Amino acid sequence: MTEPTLSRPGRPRDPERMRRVIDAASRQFLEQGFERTSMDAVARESGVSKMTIYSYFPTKAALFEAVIGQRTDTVFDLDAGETLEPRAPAATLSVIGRRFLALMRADEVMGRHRVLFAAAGIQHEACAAFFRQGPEKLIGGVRDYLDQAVAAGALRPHDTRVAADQFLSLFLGGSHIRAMLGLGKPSPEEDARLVQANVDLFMRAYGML
Amino acid sequence: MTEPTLSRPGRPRDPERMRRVIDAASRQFLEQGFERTSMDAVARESGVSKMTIYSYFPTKAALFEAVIGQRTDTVFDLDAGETLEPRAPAATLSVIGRRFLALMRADEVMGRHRVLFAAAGIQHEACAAFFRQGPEKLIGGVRDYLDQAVAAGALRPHDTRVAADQFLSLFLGGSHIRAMLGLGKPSPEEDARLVQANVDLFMRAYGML
DNA sequence: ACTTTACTATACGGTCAAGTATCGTGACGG
DNA sequence: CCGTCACGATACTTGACCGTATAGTAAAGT
Repeated sequence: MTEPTLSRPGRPRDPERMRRVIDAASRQFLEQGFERTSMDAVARESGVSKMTIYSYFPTKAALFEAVIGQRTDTVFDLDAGETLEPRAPAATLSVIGRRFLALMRADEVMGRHRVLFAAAGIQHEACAAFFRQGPEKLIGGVRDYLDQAVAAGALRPHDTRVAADQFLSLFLGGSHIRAMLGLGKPSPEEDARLVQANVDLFMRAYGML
Repeated sequence: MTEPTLSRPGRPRDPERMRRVIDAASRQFLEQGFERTSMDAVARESGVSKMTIYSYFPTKAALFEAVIGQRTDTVFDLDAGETLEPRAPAATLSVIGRRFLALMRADEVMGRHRVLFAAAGIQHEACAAFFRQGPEKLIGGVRDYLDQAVAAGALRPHDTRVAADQFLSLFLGGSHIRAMLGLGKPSPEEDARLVQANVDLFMRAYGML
């Protein structure tokens, strides 16, 4: 095994550089897509020379996969005062819904979806990794919560895997498609109403009484 | 006004050619995306020379828009025996759900979504036209049915615009994302269960009783 | 026949971008 | 201080591809 601080002769690599490259590449790829992003533009925007970039990533596709590998999953990160209380599913699902919506409205996340959809069939590995660590993980998180709520007697027993998928799906309707097409995002008020409507629907179907 | 059979001097245009061009361009654009599709490939696959293509469409983007302009909306086309009966919403929503799912599973439709998402911000007009004639029209169709069902006393009164969006959204969850990423489509049995689960959810929330 | 238009085939110009090669400089270890 | 590696700058090679130009053939009207 190579030591983490393996002292090789010569100048060591500057880890900051790779970060700058991936940052710039993220912006470019997620805004413009794979094909429309040029390595020269990444070099210019990151301030790192193209040769150095190629010393880290042998090809453009490799840089792309490194960008896709970046995760930022904040849906289940809780602020103070917000808890995933199994006994209050309506309130908790509202919190989850708001978080999920905020996630899906982020330019970076929409860009990631766009670029990966466009890469379907071409970048199979990147797509598969994204699905596992994105949608599947989120559905699993919601499912875990639903299981707790059912166990606590706050929700009717049901197939929680299906229900978790359904709950999140409700946020991917017209307003989401509209935003994905670059036709404008809904206002915060509209999104708040959407959360309310979706939680209402869900609670009517799966709530007690 | 020019007569439909305006007899101009010279050889008339062969309408079949344009159809072949759009067919070939559809396959290419919807499979590979805009950037990865070359005009030479369209010419080769359609059997129409590149010069002729450019005599119909001044630019690649124009051909792209012509392809996007093609519609095939079969959700509300009814076979014999299937009706949109306002008094039986569960059965009718199952029919609509099956149709919608069949539509969303079609390679051509998934390709269209992929390529338009990728074109967000670049091909604004094509995106806007698609949204109006695709999602918005479908939601409107479902809404019209829900209005009828509410009027017939078969569904509880509610915001039918929101509910229509919710109903269709339910089909855009994990399995749809998985398919859009090129990771494989669900089996017909899974899709049938999805329709059942979504209709159940919807009827629990909005059904009478 | 003659004109006019549609179409094919092919080659070309120009641009853009991926990846490489070269030279020079800076940083670190021994 | 010297070898080694990291990095910048820049020019270059190579190929793809959009859009056009040219020359010739096919099909229609007059």
